[in-house]
Order: sequence, then C-alpha cells, then structure tokens
Amino acid sequence: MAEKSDTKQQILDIAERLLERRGYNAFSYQDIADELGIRKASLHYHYASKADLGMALTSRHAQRMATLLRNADERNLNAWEKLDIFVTPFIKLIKTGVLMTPTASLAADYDTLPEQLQARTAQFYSVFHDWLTHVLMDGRHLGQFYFGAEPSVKAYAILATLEGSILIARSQQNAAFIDAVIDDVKASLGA
Amino acid sequence: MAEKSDTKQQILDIAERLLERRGYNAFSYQDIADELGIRKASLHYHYASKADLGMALTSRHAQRMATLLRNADERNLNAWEKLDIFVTPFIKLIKTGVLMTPTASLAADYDTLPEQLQARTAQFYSVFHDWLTHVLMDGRHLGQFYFGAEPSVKAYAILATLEGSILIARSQQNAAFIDAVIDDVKASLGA
DNA sequence: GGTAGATTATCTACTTAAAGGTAGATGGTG
DNA sequence: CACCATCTACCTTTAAGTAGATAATCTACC
Repeated sequence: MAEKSDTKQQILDIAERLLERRGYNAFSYQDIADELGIRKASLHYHYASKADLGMALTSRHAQRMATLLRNADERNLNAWEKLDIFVTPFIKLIKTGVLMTPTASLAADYDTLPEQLQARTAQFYSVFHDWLTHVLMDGRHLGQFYFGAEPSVKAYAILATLEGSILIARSQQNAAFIDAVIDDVKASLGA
Repeated sequence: MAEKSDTKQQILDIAERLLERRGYNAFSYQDIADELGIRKASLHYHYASKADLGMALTSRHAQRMATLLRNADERNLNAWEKLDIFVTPFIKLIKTGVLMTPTASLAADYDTLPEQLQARTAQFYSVFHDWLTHVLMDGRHLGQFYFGAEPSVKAYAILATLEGSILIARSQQNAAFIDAVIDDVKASLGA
C-alpha cells in the first residue's frame, strides 16, 4: 500500500525511456505492453489514460529532480559543484546520442500535449531556471563565478545550451562536442 | 513547367507551418486538406507520400537557408553582421512563442522519421555548423571577434543555444528572454 | 483452519477515430 | 480529345480506450 506495485513502476520506467527516445506522441500503450509482456488493456488498469501515465511519469521525474537539486543545496557545495550536479544528467543523456530529457521531449510536442502536461512542462523549465539563477547569483556573490550578464539571463542561456545540444546530438553520430561546449559555458562563468 | 503550381506551393507553405508548430508526426494530410479546402486524397496527387512532402518541404527550406547564407557571404559584411543574419530567423520564430524551426522539429522527432529525412536533418545541422564555424574563424582572424574556444565548439554552442531557446520559449508565455540571451552570446564573442 | 467473499491484476474481445494511402470516376481547360 | 486536378469511396493499420470474464490472492468469520 505504501509501495507502488512493481508493475506500476516498470510501466513508468519503460514509458520514460520511450518518452526520452521518441517523444510523447510517438509512443503507445502497445509499445509498453510489448516490452512488458502484458496486454495493452492491462495497462489501463494501472494508468487509465495516456495523460494519467504522462502525469505520473512527470511527477516521478519532478520528484527525482527536486531531490537532486535539494541535495545539492544542502550539502553546502560550492557553485561549480552545484552546476556540475545539474549538468551531469544532461551530458549522460546527450552522450547516448538518442535520448532527450523528458522536459525536452515534452517541449517539442508541447502544442499537442494535454493541458496538464503543458502546465507541467512549463513548471519544469521554471524550476530549473529558478534553481540555476540562484546558483549563479550565489556563486557570483561568493566570488566563485565571474560573469557580466544578469543571472536570470545566464540561467536561460545555460538551459538553452543544454536542451539544444540534445537536439543536435540526435542526428550527429558523434556527441563528443558536448564536453567542449560545457567547458565553454564554464569559461563564460570565469573558469 | 518551370513554375511549381500554386497549389503545390500552398501545400508546402501550410505543411511548413504545421511542421514548425506541431512537429513531423503530429500533423496530417487531413490538417493540410482542411486548411486548403481540398480533399485529403487530392494532396497525394501533388505529393505521393508524407515522406515525399517532407523531402520537398525540407528541400525548399534548405535552398532558402543556403541562399540566405550565400548572400551573407557575398555581400562582404563583417562577422557581426553575418552572425545577425543567421540569428534573426531564429529570433523571429522564438518570439512567436509557438513555432520551432523545421530543423528543431525534425530533430525532436528524429527517431521516428523516414530515413531520408533523418539524413536531411543531420545535413541541416552540418551546414549550419560549418557556416557558423567559418564565420567565427574569419571573424576572429580579422580581429572582429574575441573568444577563447575552438570555433567549431563555439559554433555548436551558439547553435545549441538557439535551438534550446526554441524549446524553452514554447512553454513560457514570455519569449523576451531571447534578446538578452543573444546579447550574452555576443558578449562571449567580444561585443 | 477452512470456506466465502472481496480485491487485485490480468485477460479476450471489442469500439471509435484517425492515420497514410489507393482506385477509379469526374469535370474543366488548352 | 487529352491531361490536369480534383473528387468519392474505400482499404489497412494503429491509436486510445471500454466491457466484461477470469484467475489468484488476501481478509473475515464461524
């Protein structure tokens, strides 16, 4: 009762990977059913509609990200270390050369998303942008970062660079450029 | 014979806007037919398959972009002006708050695209990246740009920032951040 | 402790809608 | 009369989703 059933979790796992690989519109209950070795109809027992599944999926992702960011805040790391913690999951996905972040997937399909998921997408970007902005502000205040722009603007720039790199990496067979791009971002913060 | 029929062009126009708005998978022949006031089957007379339509669409876009970039090269502008010419179409789309570039749309749907269109997507990024790289190299050589990174890396970074801003802008109601982000990019080139 | 009833998770079988696509008839125009 | 562009009518596949049967398990109660 306290624990979600294993199946429920497995469905989320598979759905998340499909979302990252193909986007929201391009994966189906059938895809999940095939992979799980279960009938499509059975999925509806766990998640009544695709929108429900999408919400459950993004709720879990939001929680994981929130935990990641909260931990970074609480372990009083310096600004560079916090930045690394944020950036690392992006780099990992990009290096697969095929996966997007859930947030990028949702943003790309934004127009055709159920309303709840549109709101959630906006929320992801707000949360990430706010957190990054604060890291940048604090880092500059403590003399760890040196940069000219507004922290809010710099936060948008960094987020955009990460999300954009995801798109680029999908069609290039070599995703190695991302490391150099991250170095350039860091250089712009005074590294 | 020399001119494509008006209908053929109109179909491309509508398809291009639908691609920019919804992505490749999320627009249909029916959508185009409705908007054009024609029957779905009639579209197949002009473009036998959706892949054909996609190729025609991206061919036209490729030609337009090639013309834009060639003109920029031939009018011997300085590097800043060339950069502006490249960046302006992105900014315009981003400010609509809803449209992506064809390239970003295709990249997001990459995994489910017909092979020809996958190749074309990769080609778009290569062409843009090459052109940007040369502008950056020349600009630095002529003392118009000042930056530390490899031109190729900087080119990826700029392209990623633009593409990523597109994703972010879709879910935020305010796309004004893009101007400040572009200023930050320019600052990183010594503006 | 064994049986009855409820609950959980799955199944088969179906519906409706939309997608891409095809065949072949029709009408207007050079 | 031919050919260009469109039409009606259809096909197949896949999508999300529903209804109702069925098996297994867990929960009470005598």
